[in-house]
Amino acid sequence: MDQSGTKLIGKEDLELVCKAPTFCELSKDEVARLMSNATVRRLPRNTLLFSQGDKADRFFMVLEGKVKLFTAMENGDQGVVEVIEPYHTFAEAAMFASGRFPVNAEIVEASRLVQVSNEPFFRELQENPNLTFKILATMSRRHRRLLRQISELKLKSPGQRLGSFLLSLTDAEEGSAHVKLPFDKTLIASRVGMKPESLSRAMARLREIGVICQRRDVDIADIGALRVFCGEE
Amino acid sequence: MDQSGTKLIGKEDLELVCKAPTFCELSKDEVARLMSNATVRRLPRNTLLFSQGDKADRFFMVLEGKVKLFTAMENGDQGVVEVIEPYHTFAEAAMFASGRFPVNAEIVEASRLVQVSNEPFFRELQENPNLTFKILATMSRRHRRLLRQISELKLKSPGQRLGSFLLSLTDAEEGSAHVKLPFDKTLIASRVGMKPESLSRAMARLREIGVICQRRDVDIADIGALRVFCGEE
DNA sequence: TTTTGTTCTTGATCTTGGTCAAGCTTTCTT
DNA sequence: AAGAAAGCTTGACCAAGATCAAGAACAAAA
Repeated sequence: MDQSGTKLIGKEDLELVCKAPTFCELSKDEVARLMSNATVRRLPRNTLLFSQGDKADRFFMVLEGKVKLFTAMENGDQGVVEVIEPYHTFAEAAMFASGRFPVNAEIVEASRLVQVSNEPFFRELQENPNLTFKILATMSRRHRRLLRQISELKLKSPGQRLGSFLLSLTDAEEGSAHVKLPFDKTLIASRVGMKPESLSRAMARLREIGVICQRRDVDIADIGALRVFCGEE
Repeated sequence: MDQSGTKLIGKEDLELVCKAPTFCELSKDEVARLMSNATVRRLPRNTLLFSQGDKADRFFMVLEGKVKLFTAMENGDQGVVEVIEPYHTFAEAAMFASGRFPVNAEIVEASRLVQVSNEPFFRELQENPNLTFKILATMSRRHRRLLRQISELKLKSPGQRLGSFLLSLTDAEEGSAHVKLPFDKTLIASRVGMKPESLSRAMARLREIGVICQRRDVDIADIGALRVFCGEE
């Protein structure tokens, strides 16, 4: 694996790590110990960070950029399971069972990642119930997201899933809203489980209920109407 | 919640618990402590064990029978996420994040369940890194299963998913095989993400590649052929 | 056995997502 | 600015799942 652009984590980045949901509530000392030999890597777009089956002897946290986790078929089709955004950790779970990554990871947007090795991590875990509970909580939240995704895949149409995805981008509960698509349409298509062509058509169909998409800008005229369309509430 | 048929866990059942993947490697003492106020409940088919959103202050292990975890829509449609079989624990993850169950649980086949409350569990977790690692490993394995399920839902057709499901029922790697469906077709349909009618048709289509299903017995003439059909290898 | 109810299959029709192919836009190179 | 490449949309066609409705096979109960 390419090591250029890799250096030990600095003070400023350590501060950032402390604020991540997985590590907040830990003392600065504890985080520092955990991160004693952690490195920060700058990686350009399209870099393959790891492959399914690789030895999982480390985990990551995104400082800047975006990383997609996906599985692939021989024919090149990809199923994107998750897109990790800044301040979130990923691949912690892999270290506990088989010790192999269950998915591939690729940089979607030029990123800075913190890479933490397993030894200091396990060491700290042994004697710090506080950290343990944070990790359990983080895994549990991710677990919940995956469950939600499975039930959407089984119970909703691709069109409805696209709608739900759009809804997840805004905090607004009713009325109108404007959202910006967080990544390109090909990636969104894979994320909600369809082909790019189908995404186009689904988007066109949404226009009838007041969802207008131009480029990466989406206007939702009536959130309630979209909710109904998606089978929510 | 109905408490009839509930009693403290007995010696024989404690032995069974010790053999479960989540708890093996723990000493008998540790398990006994963990299970100090655990109860065993006998529940008939169709019982709703808990609902999505209920307070998650306990978790379960199946001794006998089967439990399905599912989400439901207003119209009654169900998406079965997992079917838990004997010697497996479930709902541990829910206790760590929101403290609410993220899915519903219903008894599919008359069951005996061990129910463990959270307090002795958390207490033991605080001071027993061994147990902690077992729990992390269990959650990690489940995590992996969910990831696999998501990628199948996104990358394979319902027909291929049915094939993969059948393949998962046998250890055989090649040649022919005979498997018994573990639960009724309606449940299988929901598990692989389709309607019962579609399952019938998908099953009929599989006949062309040597998969014959009568009642709950399935004969697979050529595992390799089925694998190819499913897009595996 | 007969009855009742559930589970499973089949048929007809409709919708919609996949596929292949072409055209269009935007962005990046040079 | 020109050209190339990538991203996005459209159209035509096909395959297959959903739906509605009816019927067959099986199991449980009387």
